[in-house]
Formats: sequence, structure tokens, C-alpha cells
Amino acid sequence: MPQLNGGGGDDLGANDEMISFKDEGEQEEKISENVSAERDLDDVKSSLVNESENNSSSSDSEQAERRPQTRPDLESYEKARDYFSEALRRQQDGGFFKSPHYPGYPFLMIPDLSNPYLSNGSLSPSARTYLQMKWPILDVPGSAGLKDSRSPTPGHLSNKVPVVQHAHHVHPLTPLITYSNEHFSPGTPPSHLSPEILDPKTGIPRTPHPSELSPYYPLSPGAVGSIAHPLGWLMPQQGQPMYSIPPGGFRHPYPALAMNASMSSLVSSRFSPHMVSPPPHGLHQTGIPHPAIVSPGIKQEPCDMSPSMHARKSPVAPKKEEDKRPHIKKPLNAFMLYMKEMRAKVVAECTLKESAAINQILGRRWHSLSREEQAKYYELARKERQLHSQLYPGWSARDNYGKRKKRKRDNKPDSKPEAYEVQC
DNA sequence: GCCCCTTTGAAGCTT
DNA sequence: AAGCTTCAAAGGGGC
Repeated sequence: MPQLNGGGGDDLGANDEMISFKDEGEQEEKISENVSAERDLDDVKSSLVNESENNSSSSDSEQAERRPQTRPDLESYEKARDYFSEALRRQQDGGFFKSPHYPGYPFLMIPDLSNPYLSNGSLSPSARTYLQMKWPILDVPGSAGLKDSRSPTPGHLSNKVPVVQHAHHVHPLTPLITYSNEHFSPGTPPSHLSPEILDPKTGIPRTPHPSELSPYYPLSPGAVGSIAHPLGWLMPQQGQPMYSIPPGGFRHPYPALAMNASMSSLVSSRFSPHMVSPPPHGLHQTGIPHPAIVSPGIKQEPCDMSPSMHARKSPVAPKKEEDKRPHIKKPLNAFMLYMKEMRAKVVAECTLKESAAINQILGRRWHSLSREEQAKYYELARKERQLHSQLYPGWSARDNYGKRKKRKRDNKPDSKPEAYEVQC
């Protein structure tokens, strides 16, 4: 299992994972994704077939032909990571991610020794080139001035194929990263992206004018103190957070967030734990319920807490207080990130609606991804975890244990429900 | 309205 | 250490 080594020893996408991927991919990446998109759900379901039956007609060449289809999505992913990496770079203490050659390429030439696929010593030159080529700055109207002339535009991706278009300039990453508060206006970029622009009044980085940066920044000037996530502005549309800053800042039980200068500018130049008082019931002081705080919707099972959980809490802490704790979601793993990005595409292509079926397809497609493509998601997931750990230093995955009803474990490990042998 | 389904991966827990 | 469990997302379907 890939391990995070905190400050940079993370070897996301461990070899064993990838080996597993490869092995599985050879066997199960046989889905024919060329099935007509007009096929409706009933047809799909009625045509449920054993995967192996169809696999026999599939070939590696077919798979190879199909791979480029993911490029446009990855392009959008890279845009996200571009922002993501910039945000993370600002979190670093000026060392690890210091001084990228160009702000639009925050990870460019940055030695990430933890990543065996992207930039460690074993990284192939081609992979490094790939990084350089695949991380264009936002290619959006109005941001041309920010574009590095050296950077390839998405048009450089020769194997690009048409994909589902995001209507109305919806950021293609909206299905990928959902840190943002959906109430945020998409018109204003986050201040942390252009720290050089200082508010003339306060002297702190101000929110640049929309014309100065990409229109994909959702953080509205009015959303003071409602920064959901340093990357929340990435996802102006869906507004589903992955995790949040607890209401009222970083109060108990996660008070230890180290908000150094870079971090504070990352989160928000206008947001400080000292500036805001805890709004009631997970509401930001703006009155906007923070989308990342999902405690009311999570089924609470206080009796199902692990012993360690109890040990972590004050013995006199009332149960009510525990219940009030904001539910901080787990950071998304690589596959989850991939799913978020690709789900819409699969839905459009297959006209499937049932997530279970879609996820099956996504799972197969995940295995069909190339090593490099997967590595991107592993990298993004690693950054997610890194950022998450910085946002919630005291958070543990076990904190969420028992907050959902225990799911039944299937007692039939070898027999998949045929109803979900879906093909697209 | 809640849970199941389904996927992979990360992390915690148990043996 | 290995294996198991839970939870992340998603949304239709079932009860």
C-alpha cells in the first residue's frame, strides 16, 4: 500500500498497486466502450453479460485506442492539479516547493522524491517531459495573459477526442474537486493565487479582479471567512465539499492547524481563526452552511466508537459536544478523484444512471488507464491527503468510524450480482 | 428518509 | 504482518 511519508516521503501509487493494476488491466479491461451512447438503461441492463464473454473479443489494441479518450479529462485534471499544486506550494515552508520556474507550473522541476511515478529518481525522462507538457496553465478566456508561451495549449494534446462538453464554461474540474462552496460566486479568483496583488487598504493579498485571473474562481468577495478549502474555488459548480474548515475556524477538536503565513494566505488572506467566532450549527459567519460540514446528515452512532476514540476525548466531554463536531470527510483517494472526473462522461456515453453500474465501468476504466495516467490521480490524491492533514492535523480516519450505519458485508465473495454486470 | 449497490484506495482495526 | 472493515462519491432503486 502506498504510504504517505508526510513531508515528502509519500510513495503514492506503490509498485504493488501498479502491478496489480497491470495484471488486472490485462484481464479485465475488455469493456467495449464503443457501445452506442444512445443505448438506454433498459437496454444496457437487458444486455447484461458476463464480462468474460465480451472480453474475448477485446484486444489490447482496442484498449490502446481507447486510452486517449481520457486525455481531455486528464487535461481538466491537470488544470485542477495546477491550482492544487499552487495551493500546496504555498503551504510548503518555502522549501520544498520553492520558486517554481513558472507559477503556472508549480510542480515543474520540483523533485517529489516520494512519487515513484512522477518525479523521483526513477522517473523516466519521458515522464518528466510529460509533466511539463501536461500542465498548462488555465486555458480560459481572459487568462491568456497568464499563459506561458512555452506552455502547450490543450490543443497540443494530439490524441484528444471529443468529450462531454461542460456547458456554459463550467470548469471541467467541477466533477473532480469539490471543495468549494456552491454558494460561492464563480467570478472571483482566490486571493492566494495572486499574492502579489495586495489590497491597497489592508495590505494583504486581495482578491484580484476577475479580469486578472481565470473566471473559474468561485470565491466571491463576499464570502469572507467562508473559505471551505484552499482549493474550494476549483469547484464552483457542484459545491460538494470534500472537507471543510470547521465552522468558526479551527476550533476544537482540530485546533492545532498550523496556520503559518503561507498557509493562511492559502486558506484566505481574510480568514483567520481569530477573526471569526464559531457560527452555530456549522454555518459560516456568512450564514451559508458550509457544504463540507456534514455532521447533521451523518448518522451518528455514538455507541460505536472505538476505544481509541474514547481515549482521545476528554472523559468529561459531553456526548452532545461530540455530536456537534463537524464531520470531516476523508480525503478522496485516487480512484475517487478519477470517478468524480469521469462519471459524467460515462453517464453521457452510456446513458446509465445507476451509480453502481457506472462505478463498475469506472472501475474497469480505471484499470485500463496507463501507468502515467493513474499516477496523476495518485499524485492528486496524495496532495489531497497532504492538504487534508494540514487542514485537520488531529483528524483521523477513525473519527468517521461508526458515523454511518454499518454496511452489510456480502457473503458471496465469488459471485457478483449479475444485475450489476453492466457494460457500456 | 435511509440504506444498498458498486468501484478502488487509504487507513484503522483485528487476529 | 496479514487480513478484514470502514469510509470516502454518486445516485437510482427499494423499502
